[in-house]
Amino acid sequence: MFKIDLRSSIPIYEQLVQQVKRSIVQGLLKPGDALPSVRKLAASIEVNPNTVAKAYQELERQGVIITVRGKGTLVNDIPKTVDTDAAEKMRPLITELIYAGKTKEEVTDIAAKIYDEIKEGQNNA
Amino acid sequence: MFKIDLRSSIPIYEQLVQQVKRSIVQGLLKPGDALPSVRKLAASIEVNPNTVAKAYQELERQGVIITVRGKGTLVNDIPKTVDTDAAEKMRPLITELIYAGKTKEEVTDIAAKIYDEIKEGQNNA
DNA sequence: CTAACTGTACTATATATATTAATACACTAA
DNA sequence: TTAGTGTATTAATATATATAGTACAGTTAG
Repeated sequence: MFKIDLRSSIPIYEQLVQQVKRSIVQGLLKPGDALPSVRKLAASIEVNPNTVAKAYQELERQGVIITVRGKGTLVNDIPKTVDTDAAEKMRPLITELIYAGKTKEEVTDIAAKIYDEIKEGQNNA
Repeated sequence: MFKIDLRSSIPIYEQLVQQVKRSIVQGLLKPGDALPSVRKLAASIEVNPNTVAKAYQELERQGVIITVRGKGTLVNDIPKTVDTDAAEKMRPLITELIYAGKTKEEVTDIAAKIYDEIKEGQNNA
């Protein structure tokens, strides 16, 4: 279900957080859907259950999922407004692109292209 | 010269790397300009000289600056092509923005706005 | 009730990274 | 020669990441 790169410098739990959100954005996971249990997911990607638990706790902290002890983990309703600092985190990356000689149009094209790529995997059921 | 947030989770040396690049992009630092010495900069922002040295070493590794033992550190010529993975790093951030309900136009507008803000501090001498 | 499944908590360990600290070395320029 | 460069080394500390094993608390199906 999720693809983890164990050699990446991005922590495993962080990769999981990103992929769950991406799956929701793409409609592969819908509000009310159950996520795999901590132990099952840990077994399938061959990491420690604690690592998966950490990812789920972070997702719950962000309000993305709801966990119920004894029952499982469900995708939460998508909030109307999300407090995100994603925009601010783009600043050093865009500085990089400018340094690399990209024009304003090229930068926005890159953003648009990535946007489309994310939406590409969308499930239009 | 540089503003460091000691409470940020971003490592000090990484903040320095970003700010040097930003200053170059804005024209505040030009090829051939000298950067403050490791010890002076360390004293002015009140961090260990080794931390500044690490930032300079990273910048040299990226080809942004040239260091000469005994002389100092100079801003390098801006290369024609820069190998950057900044675009790929934008992917999880744009996923965040989509999750937060941003449309494609809003995402590209954010990128454009940040681009302008970076250029705003430019020195058009 | 029992068994099997949920998430959670805790301790211990290992590794890597980040930072400080102090010292020493090699080179350059006044 | 002296004062200023960057660099290297070693040690110590703190934090983040991940594993491992165990145990606890709640839920659900038999």
